[in-house]
Amino acid sequence: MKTTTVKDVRKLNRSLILKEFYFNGPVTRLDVSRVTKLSPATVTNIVTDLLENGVLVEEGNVESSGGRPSVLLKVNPDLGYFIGVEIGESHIQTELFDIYFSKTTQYAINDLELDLSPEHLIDLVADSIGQVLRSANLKETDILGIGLGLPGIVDPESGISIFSPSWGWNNINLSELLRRKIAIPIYIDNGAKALSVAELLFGQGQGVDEFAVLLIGAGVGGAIVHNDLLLRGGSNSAGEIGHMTLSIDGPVCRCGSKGCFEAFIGANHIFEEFGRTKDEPQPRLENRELMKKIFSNYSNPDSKERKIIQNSIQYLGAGIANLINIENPERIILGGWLGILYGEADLDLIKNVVKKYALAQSYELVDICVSNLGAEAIPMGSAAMALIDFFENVNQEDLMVIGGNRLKQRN
Amino acid sequence: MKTTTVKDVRKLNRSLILKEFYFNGPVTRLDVSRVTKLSPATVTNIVTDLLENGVLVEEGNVESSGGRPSVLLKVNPDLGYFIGVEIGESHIQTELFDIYFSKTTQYAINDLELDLSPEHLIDLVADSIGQVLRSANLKETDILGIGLGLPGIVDPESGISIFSPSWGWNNINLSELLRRKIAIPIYIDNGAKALSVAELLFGQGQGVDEFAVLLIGAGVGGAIVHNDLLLRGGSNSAGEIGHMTLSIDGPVCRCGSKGCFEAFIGANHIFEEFGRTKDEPQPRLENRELMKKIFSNYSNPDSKERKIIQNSIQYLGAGIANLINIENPERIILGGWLGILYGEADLDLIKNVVKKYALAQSYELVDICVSNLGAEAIPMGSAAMALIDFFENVNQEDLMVIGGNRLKQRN
DNA sequence: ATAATTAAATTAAGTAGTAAAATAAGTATA
DNA sequence: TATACTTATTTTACTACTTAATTTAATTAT
Repeated sequence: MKTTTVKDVRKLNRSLILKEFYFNGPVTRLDVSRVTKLSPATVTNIVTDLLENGVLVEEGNVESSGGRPSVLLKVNPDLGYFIGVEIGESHIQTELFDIYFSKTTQYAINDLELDLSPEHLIDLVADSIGQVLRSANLKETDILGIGLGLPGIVDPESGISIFSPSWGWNNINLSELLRRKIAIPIYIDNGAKALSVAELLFGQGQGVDEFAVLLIGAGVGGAIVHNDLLLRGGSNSAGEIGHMTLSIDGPVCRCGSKGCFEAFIGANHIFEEFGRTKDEPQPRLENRELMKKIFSNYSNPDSKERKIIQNSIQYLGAGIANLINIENPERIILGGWLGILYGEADLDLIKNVVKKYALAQSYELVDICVSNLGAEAIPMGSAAMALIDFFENVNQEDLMVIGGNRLKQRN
Repeated sequence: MKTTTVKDVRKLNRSLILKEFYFNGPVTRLDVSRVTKLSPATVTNIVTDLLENGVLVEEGNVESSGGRPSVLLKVNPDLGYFIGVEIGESHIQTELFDIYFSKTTQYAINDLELDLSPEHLIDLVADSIGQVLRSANLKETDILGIGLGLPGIVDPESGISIFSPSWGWNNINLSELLRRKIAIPIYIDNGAKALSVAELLFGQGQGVDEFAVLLIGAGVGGAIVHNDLLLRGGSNSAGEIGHMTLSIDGPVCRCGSKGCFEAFIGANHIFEEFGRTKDEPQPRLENRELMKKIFSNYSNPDSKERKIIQNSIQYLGAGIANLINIENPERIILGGWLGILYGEADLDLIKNVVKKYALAQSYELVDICVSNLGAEAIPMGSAAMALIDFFENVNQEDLMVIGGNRLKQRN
């Protein structure tokens, strides 16, 4: 945000203070003042505002040891709920979160048909949302926002799915399609970018200035976060690391190019290599159970599986090293169901390969780790996009409609 | 910069207004108000300040066609000068710029000895600065700042050369060494990053939100600019694209790793390939004349030179494509003496190779071009680091010492 | 029980932004 | 020449930050 006026400063500081109460609450005004470096006067001023509007509530006092006891405050737990939806190549996972992001209920659709129209997809999403609302006994007005995370290139501003590799769409306004069915603010982004939001707020990205997330599953995606801000590039495709060239004369990728990162480390490659050894028909890309079975043989030193996975890790490490050389991040987070399997199988080997290919100074800084949010972090991250907007835009205007009939839509 | 207080806003707006007068001056207060979106009242307020302190001067009126005639203002051309120093693997190029960055005089040292101590290097730099001061008949107090651009990883905050590939140094505080000899504020950074500053302020990066610069010469470096800010990563090595892996089993690079970008496209590789065909001893890396001769045969369709260069362009294109996939920039600027040769030889071929390896959506957005600042843009960019600091820190405190005895040092 | 001490929260004076009204400095015209 | 019109700049009233001073609400000591 550009801050040229005092009003911009107010908005920024309100958000800063609110985040502090959210993530570290209950805390006192003076605690917040110390952490945010804002003056106690300013904290009092903004807190008064937030209290009047019901965003914060008091929660008892801190025991005094001489002196006026300080009041503990926290974000009002009854403000509302968030819904996050992961749209995968073959499944839809819908989850409901309370204000503090405890998962309250969920609904899954698996084995989506292969050629799905945008309208049909949005019907399924709307149905899923209806399902979780019913099972939690909530109304639309109880939900502060719905986030969607999907494959491909997405423009969050307009709500348009610019390009979907899974279904071959171009320029479909999914946001608009869903808005016609549901009167809740909608947030939409690429799945890897949604995942990075989950990591930033609740996972391994907390407090890390520069990090990148790898989303490895059926396909390979990524996202880069710099000072709490997602890098989007000029047209929202920054971080799309899956089709980086690792071998100029390598095998042809499903994208048409040659020697892509994804072609070496994606589910497709592993299944193909595995299939080749067993002469079975190739399994569906999202077959996580089969993949787990393959990885369970990694510990067997003479297994074919171990050799296949170790070979892929050579490329995984080289790809991570390229990302490290270009971005110089402090942390790389391995996410996605297959990314987590890789990391859990042999993180040390991954690190050693990265070390081989990365600049020494950049390798020294970076910490490579596995996501601790599990394979299901995309719905959480999607919902968290709505939480970020809540932090940034809880201002006088919006506050008046909290709990009422929010018609304001982001897209 | 974090803007939590009204004083931060003032500093930011002062810088915004000053830049507008600098790059578009002479202009009127109202022009600046329109472009910066700041209110006329604020512009008047800040301009009054800058006028009183001699940073701005009036330059006549705009002819009125009814209404009060507006006053034209510009940055005072007599505020001072800047010095930029490029420290290369085998040369030192020192240039003096007036406030508007017209090159006033220069001094070159070529064929540096191969193993140079930091102290000896700084002696040579200080001598060079003395030379340009003498030939322009200026005193140290006439210079607003000195910028140094050098190979390797540099920490601009501390002034330390963290790692120098050319001379094998680690953690040398060059800034401190030079400060002992010269009482002018010193700014220091990696050469590719300095180049990107020149492109941002005076070259092909002007007005472009997301761009990357490739510095191709004896070695290969790079820098990424995002919303007018250089991306540094966690330890100042972001953008160091030269040792990105393009072929996991490729030839060994001088860095020790295998299949590096630099090993395929750097001067070393071209000379090696060329030498192989002629059985001559390998020329020194900085032999620009020989390289120009090689490239001059590119237009000959059957020449060995054309084949060598076209082969390197395959890798150059793949490397640029990787950068594009990760960063999604709007523009890629080819710089450095060898980078300019590549671009002038066959920009169309480069673009076609990039197209082959990049995501279609990212390729569609990006514009690949050749630097128009020439092969000598690093001294300019180095000096421009001081200009940026001038924009950002011309505030009450600093203004009082302009033209006087500035002892304030950045590092 | 009252006074002193301590620490939290609030109020006050100063600075810097905006929007809107007022003023300034011209040209055009009756 | 005087009035109307235009356009640039400045002043005014209001908001939101800071630091410093004050008020508030407890504990501790006499």
